[in-house]
Order: sequence, then C-alpha cells, then structure tokens
Amino acid sequence: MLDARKRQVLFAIVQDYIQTAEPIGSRTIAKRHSLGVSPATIRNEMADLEELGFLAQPHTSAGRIPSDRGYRFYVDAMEVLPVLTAVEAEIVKRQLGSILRGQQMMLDALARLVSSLTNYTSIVIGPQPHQARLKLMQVIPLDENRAVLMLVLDTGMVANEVLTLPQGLAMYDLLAFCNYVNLNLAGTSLRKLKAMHFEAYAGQFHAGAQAVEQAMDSLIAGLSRSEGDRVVLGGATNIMNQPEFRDIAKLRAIMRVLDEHELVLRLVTSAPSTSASVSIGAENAIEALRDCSLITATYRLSGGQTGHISVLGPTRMEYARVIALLNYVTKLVSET
Amino acid sequence: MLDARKRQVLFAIVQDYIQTAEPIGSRTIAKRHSLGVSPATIRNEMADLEELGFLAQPHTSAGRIPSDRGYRFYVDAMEVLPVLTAVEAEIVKRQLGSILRGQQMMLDALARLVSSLTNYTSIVIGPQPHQARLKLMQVIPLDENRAVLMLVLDTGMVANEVLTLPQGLAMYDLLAFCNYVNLNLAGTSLRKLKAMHFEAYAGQFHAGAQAVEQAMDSLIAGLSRSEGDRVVLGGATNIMNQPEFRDIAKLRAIMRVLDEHELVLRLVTSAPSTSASVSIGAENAIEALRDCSLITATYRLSGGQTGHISVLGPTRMEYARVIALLNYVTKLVSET
DNA sequence: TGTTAGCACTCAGCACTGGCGAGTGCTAAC
DNA sequence: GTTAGCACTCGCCAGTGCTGAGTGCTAACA
Repeated sequence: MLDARKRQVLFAIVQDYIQTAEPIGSRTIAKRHSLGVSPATIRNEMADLEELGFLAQPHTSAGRIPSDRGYRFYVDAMEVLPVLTAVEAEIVKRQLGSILRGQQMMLDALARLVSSLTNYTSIVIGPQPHQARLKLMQVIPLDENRAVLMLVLDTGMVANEVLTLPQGLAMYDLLAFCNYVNLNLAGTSLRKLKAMHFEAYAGQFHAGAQAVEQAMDSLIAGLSRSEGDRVVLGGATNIMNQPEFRDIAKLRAIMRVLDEHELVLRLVTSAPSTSASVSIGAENAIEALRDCSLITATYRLSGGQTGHISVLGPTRMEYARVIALLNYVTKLVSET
Repeated sequence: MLDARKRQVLFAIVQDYIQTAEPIGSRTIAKRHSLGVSPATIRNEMADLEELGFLAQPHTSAGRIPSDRGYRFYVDAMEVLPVLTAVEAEIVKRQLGSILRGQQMMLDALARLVSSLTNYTSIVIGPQPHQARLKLMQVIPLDENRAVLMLVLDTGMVANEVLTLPQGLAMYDLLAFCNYVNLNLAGTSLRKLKAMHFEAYAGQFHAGAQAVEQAMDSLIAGLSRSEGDRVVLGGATNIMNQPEFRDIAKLRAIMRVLDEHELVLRLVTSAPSTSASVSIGAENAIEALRDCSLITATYRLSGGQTGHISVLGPTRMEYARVIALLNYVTKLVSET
C-alpha cells in the first residue's frame, strides 16, 4: 500500500506531531530522523501522502499534520504492541494492588490511577452484572415502622433501601413477603427480575402493595446500576492541558458529553471487546469528539461480569503507550 | 455606614454587573435606574465608593465593578430574603419529589437539579451518619469460599463487601464471628467502631483473623463514607459559561480544586450551618477560588444526619436567587 | 528515473500605528 | 449640593508591513 519510505515519513510525522503538537516540516524530519534523503525528497513524499489522505496541511505555508486516516494507519501498523518498561509495570502493579483490595472505592481509584499514568482523561465503567441471579432477599426492621430491604445477588452484589411502612402494611406482612420471594424467586436472573411485577405478589396483603412494588423496582434498578452502568471519570482536567483544547468552545462541548453519563456509557460499551480498541477522530459517532480519540479496553472478572476502562485524549495521542498501559491494567484487574 | 444614595448606587452597580459582566459607567446607571440625579453626581458617589473599597476600576477609562467588599455589603444588606416565584417553587417541588423517592441516586440527581436551576456548578455532600449505631452484622454465604459481609446501621445505612475465605478460615468460623459481633457490639456507635480492632475478636479462630480485620475495616470505612463524605458535582461545565473564566488557566485551577474531593469536602463542611452561608472571592481559603463565590446550605434529615448543598459561581453571582433556591431545596429535603 | 539544490512564493504571527468611543475627573456655573 | 462642559485616558480594533517557516516547481545531476 505504501512503500517503505512513505511509511517512514508518515510515522516520523505522526510521532513528532504527537510530541510537539506543531505541524512538521520536511527539514525537521530530515534532521530528526536519519532517513538518508534530503528535505526536497521528503517534500515530494509528503505531497504524495497528502494526496493519499494520510496528511493534511493547516495552511499553505505550514508543515504537515496527520489526518485521522494517518493516525489509523499508524495505529494499525504498530506491528508489535509496545510493552511497558519494567519500572512502569511495577508502579502499576503496586498501586493497582492496593486499589483492588477494597471493593467499594475501586472505580474511583482506578479512574484516578489511569488518568494520572496517562495524563489523559479516563473513563471507567463498572462491571456489568452479566447473568447474575437472586441469592436472597432480606428485611431488617429498624424500628416500628421502618425497615431496610435488601437484595443480594450470587455475585455478591447488594442493593438496599429503607422503606417506611405505609398505612395498613405491618412489619410481619413485609417479612412474609420476603419469605415468599426467597422461596419462589431465589435463582431468578436479574434480567427476569427487572421485567417482573411485584404488585401481584405483594397484593396478598391488604394494603401497601404499591409501596412494596415501588421499593422493589428501585432496588432492582439499583442492582443493575449500582456498580455496572456506573460511569466514573478520572482526571477530567487533563484534557485542558492539551494545546488543541485551549479553545473554550471545543472544551465545553467535550465536557458536556462527559457529563452525560448515559451517552458515555453507550459510547464506551459499544467498543468491540477485543484487547484494546481505538476509535480516532471522526470515527467517534459523537460530533463533539471529532478531535478526540478514545481507547477502550475490556476487563472480565471471574464472575463473568465485564467492564471497561477507556482513555480519552486528542487525536494526537500517545497511542502506543496508552494501549500498552490499558492492556496491562485490564489484565491485572481481570485476574482478581 | 453608607448614606441612602451611595447604597442605591452601589446596589445598582452590583445588580447591573451581575447581569452584564461588564464594567458599569455613570451614564448607564443614570439611564437604567431612576435615581433622579445626573451622571456627574453619580460619578462623585462612585469615586467615594471606590475610595471606601466597595468598587474597583479595571482601568482608568472604564466603568466600575464591585469589589469583594462591595458584594459582601450587598449580600449582608439584602434585607428581606427574596422568595422564589410560585412557578419556580412548583418546579422545584415537583422535580425534587421524584428525586427523593428513590434513595440511591439521590445525590447525583440532586446535584443535577440544583445546577440546572441555577446555571452554576453545584456540590452536594451526602448525609453524614451523625451518631449512627450498629444495628446488625450479617454474613451471607455465596458459595463454598465466598461470602458477603454486611453491616447495617440503625439509620438504615448498609455497607457490604465480598470476602473470599482465606486458607484456614471456615465459613462457620465467619458465622460465629458474626454472631459474636451481634451479641456484643449491637448498639455501638459508628465512631467507636471506627477505632476498634477486630483482629482481637477474630483471633479466636485459628487463622484468617487478619483478613477479617481488613474486611471489617473496609466495611466501616465504607459506612462512614458510603453516603456521607460523598461529594457529588453537578453541572461542572456551567462554570465555563461564565465570561470571567474564558481564561483556560483560571478554569483549570478551579477544576483541579473540584477534582480534589477531600478538599471540596473540607471547604463545604467548614461553612457555618446557618440557613445559607456565603463566602465571597478572597474569603475562600483556597487560592484558586479567589474569583469565585460559594453559597452553602445545610439540610438535616429526620435521623439527625446532616449534609450540604453548595453552589459555586463567579463572584458576580445571582446571590439573591441562589440563596432563595438553596433555602427552599434544603427545606424540602430536610422534611423528608 | 529518482534525487537534490535553488529559488520564488505563500501565509500565519507579531509588532506597530492611528482612530474610535466609552468613561472619567475636574472646573466653573447654577 | 448639583450639574454641564470639556479635556484626558485607555482598551479595542482594523490596517500595515515585516519576518520566518515551509512549500512547490524547475533544472541540474547521478
């Protein structure tokens, strides 16, 4: 497709531009990379590469910058995936170890770790309760008319909610309902639970069926989103360090997208769950991310639940390093 | 302190500047507010006000803008606290109603609501488990060597964690430990629990005491921060709409502060918990918030737990409206 | 045929300029 | 005490010319 020298030139431009964020001229390449040819020759190659759509020129008398297509070629052609240095790997391993110990804060800490290591914005999606099943329901009375309702899944996920007993619903009614659920619904998948109507079950009690229905719905909704469906951002400010976003308008558009967690969720989870998938510039469906690249990696917990870790940066992104890092992190997380 | 006309002039400038974000000249005031005097007179008053430190002049031939002190005077002097219009109140009431129904998502939704109503950035701090006591501990086996540990407080707060049984610790040991805790520690305050060492209790079992200790610590830490200590931001992008922050450097400094949840927590909780407290510009301890004002209101749940809702904006902030709104919102939240 | 040196050309960025308009402070008259 | 008039200040803006980086083209060379 591209002869060896064109490739060399393209790669040189991509690499230099990733570092400097400034258009690269022919002389610069000739000096920094020893290709053994003069700037004039490189100019010819650059003109060809531009015609082929791999490079672009911000204005007539400027150097070249890679186009989306140029980055894509670069990413696809990174033949051997780069590996982290031993030092970096050690750092990640140590920090990740202490994060994985406690379960609660995991997502926050993970997002923070990834963003601090990459200097980009990170997005972490909690593990999706894939095929989780109901283990047990529990009612814990707090006082005469308040009780904690709790649902436990076989994955260990728990949702709880305080219910204030409405008129006409006694505590033992609630306990009976709980027994009923445990006898009949243990082992039901979360997906089925979602579709279920509890008013019918609860209806055997004189009143308060609606309140119970509401509480159950809320619990189940909580379960499916308590950890999974949960979007956590890390280092959102990092995006501001990039010179391409010193324009407030662009920045605002991006931040607005990041604020929309449902949108982010769809964006990240739509990535193919191969090792690390990269979407560059306009490949992102979202208009505001036209100048961004998103690298997404998937982790898979022992329980079969999957989640995602993404890094969002400018199209001028350190692809190699970030991909290596994400692969390593997801590998470690998956092993836990 | 200030004669009536000086006050009028000062208020006119504050109000106009809040709206326009541009220095206000004497002619503008004479036209927009009918003070019955000519621009020249107003100029004299303005010169006096500047000398007194209530106004400042960005440059010689510009109008005046309020200083921190000017805002402070304005806020303190807002004699009768403004009330929301019936329409606004209705909107808040309706939206808040649906938020308060479910407990889980409350903080997120609340932050979103407040920021969308004010067009500033909002900060919500979850209810602090003030004097909560341990109601019950529970162990729910998932399979041969995994179990969910759960602590329930009398406020209805729940923390849970999956424990993988280490070598030498049997499930019934864990259940026995749980019984032991329930018999001896029910009713213990969260504060005391925090200081407690469980290794001693767990030590009666041959092994795994350390793992249990670790899990308990993590649970208790989770309890005290699961809801309380939780900082949720809403509409962080709103701050970018303010013309005073189109300078990226300032913006970045502010966002960096907002990213540091511990810092935000300290900042917000250090406010006196009177109705709504306002700290203006340099009154904020944090350097980066030199150009911001923070309005904080406190809510108090029936269980005695307290939390905070804050709004962060430029010093040129719609104090009256935001204060009224926060007072109303916290009142509604407190009643639930 | 591919490579290279030389040269004219382009264009963003920067510093400088002068005009404009908003707004002030001062003075003198009311 | 208030006001009109006026000179003065200064940020903003558009226009101008210069500089330097980088290109494309052409002609010469291996």
